[in-house]
Amino acid sequence: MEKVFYITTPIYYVNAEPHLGHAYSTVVADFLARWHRLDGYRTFFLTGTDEHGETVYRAAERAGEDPKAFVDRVSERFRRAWELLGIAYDDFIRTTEERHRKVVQEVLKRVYEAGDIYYGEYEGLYCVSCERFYTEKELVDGLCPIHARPVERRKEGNYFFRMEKYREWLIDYLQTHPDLIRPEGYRNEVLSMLSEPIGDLSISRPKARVPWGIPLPWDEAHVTYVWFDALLNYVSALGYPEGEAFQTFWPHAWHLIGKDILKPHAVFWPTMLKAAGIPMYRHLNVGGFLLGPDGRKMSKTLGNVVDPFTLAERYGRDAVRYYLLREIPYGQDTPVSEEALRARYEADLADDLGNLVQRTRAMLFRFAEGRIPEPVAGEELEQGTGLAGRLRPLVRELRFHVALEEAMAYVKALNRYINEKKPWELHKRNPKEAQAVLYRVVEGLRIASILLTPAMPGKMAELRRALGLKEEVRLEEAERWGLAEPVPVPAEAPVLFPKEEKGGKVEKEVGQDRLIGIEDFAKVELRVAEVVAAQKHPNADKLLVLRLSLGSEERTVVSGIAQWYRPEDLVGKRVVLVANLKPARLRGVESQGMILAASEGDRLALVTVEGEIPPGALVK
RNA sequence: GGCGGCGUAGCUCAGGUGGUCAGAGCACACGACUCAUAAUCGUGGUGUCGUGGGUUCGAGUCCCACCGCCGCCA
Repeated sequence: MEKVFYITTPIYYVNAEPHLGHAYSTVVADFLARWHRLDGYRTFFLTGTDEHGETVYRAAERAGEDPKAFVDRVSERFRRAWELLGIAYDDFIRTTEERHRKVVQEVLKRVYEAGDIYYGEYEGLYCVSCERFYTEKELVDGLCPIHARPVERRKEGNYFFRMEKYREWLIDYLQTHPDLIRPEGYRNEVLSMLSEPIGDLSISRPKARVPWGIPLPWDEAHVTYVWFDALLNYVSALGYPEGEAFQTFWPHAWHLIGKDILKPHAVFWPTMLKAAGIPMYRHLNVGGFLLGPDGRKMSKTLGNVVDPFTLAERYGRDAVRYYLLREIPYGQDTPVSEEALRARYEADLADDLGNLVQRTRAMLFRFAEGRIPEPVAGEELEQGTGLAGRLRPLVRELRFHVALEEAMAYVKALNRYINEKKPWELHKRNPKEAQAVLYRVVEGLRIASILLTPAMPGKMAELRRALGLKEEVRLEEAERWGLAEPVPVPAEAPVLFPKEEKGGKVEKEVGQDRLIGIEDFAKVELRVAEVVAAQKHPNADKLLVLRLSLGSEERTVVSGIAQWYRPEDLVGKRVVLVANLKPARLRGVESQGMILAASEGDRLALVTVEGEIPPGALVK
């Protein structure tokens, strides 16, 4: 049986710039696509942009642009974003393309002619941003529950899709296909939605109000509702109905979505497919939200937005990809932060993997004349050939973070193996055996690099190059021992995952302009902290080690105030802490922030707060 | 209000169908080593597995109630 894989991301709505949420689902899709290609699947990876609808139309108006020019511009931003993250999609579809419009109209016609679309009137409260009507009860304080903005009372002639008619069928389908929607929690949610009438779906908008959309084939005065339009991208891109790609790939479709668009994909889309006589997709995979470092939903007003493109610039695209895949259990809401990424980068990539490559190369030059030694059996490292088999099901079950953990555990085993065998000693008594050890390590690295290729395609190719290994690989080559050939190792190879020099980068030149904006000041998080304990620094005369309470947490802070304050006098004082300062090690003790003090000449005084204010309070 | 989910070491998390399941990584401490990106390797945890009951010879693992957080629906 031929192995086939079709993976889709949501097509992203072009009313906003690409952000981390978009990046995450796209990275996951790219990982899955690369994994399956590596494993010999005929693979098709689709992403794109969703460009119709009232929200886009208004956004273009606001930008003073023609809608088409507007969507061209924003869509291009997404393309470039994916380039930055090394996304290798097979097709990028835009709903404003002719190939898509034709399919939407074709499907509409079919469903209309089958009698599943009828004309009706609708009156209700409408939120422009959501592109949907709300009932009175759904409103919060009379405002849209999502956008918290006023709704409008509207009465419209619409065409409706007989969605309710397919409800029983869908329930039955979900029951006979328990793995259709994953993780399971979301399946239950859908079943609960379906336990009550879902009603029919309004699928048109009057053209007079929303000119930006695909006209209904039988009534030019209406355009297609944006969801009905957008969902069809998954088949239009494959050339539905006659396209060879459609025949090949559609039965193997895996959709990747965020939980915010569960209903359209789990209810609208299956019933649409059924009505149009198109077979069901294979899996709907639902991802969670990425939260800010504080565990709260990212938002510009909270200032806790993590930007994937800045991170990619700073740490490299592959590091960002690795971090997202390694750290986030798919389907769960997970906080992300630059700190966590940096920790992964340094511990996993630089210290474990990158350094392993480095020491292996160094030893190849010292103990093996700069060549890959002759192949030998692998001893315990030969177990690495079983990893691909272990990882396959994990990947198919969307447990990427476990799969990557397993692969990295093998990298650790390679480091351990070197330490145990000590080639630098071994080569003195038995050069042949030292080379055998090095061969095994190279083989281990070859295997690990293959397993990690879907997550870090660029870096893993670089790794193989650095060791004189073949750059192009297949997954099955990770299941065989002894494929590395005795060739010279390249004399030069850049450090795979460089770490910043100790002490950080040279400080940027202070500009001529000493004035700062409020946004500069806002970067500093000042909080009231109470000293709960204080003692002399064990290794320094001028330093004190303070234990500070912020109410909900405690911090250790090292402060150079020993000449002015005795530890016992500090306890109970409320001081001002720079709470988001990068931790630093001072004479062996980690300081998690700094406290403020004023000084003049040889005098110094701590900044304290006047009046009763609890520890943790923000100072601004 | 109805229905789902989650709550395991300081932190992040693994733990199909109940019996080495009380674990890993990070962080921290000490030690080893020098091939290596101050890297690597080893050793170190008495955690009420949210709380209280129950089923069982035996329960993070099943059942009930409760607490806390979250989601969907109303």
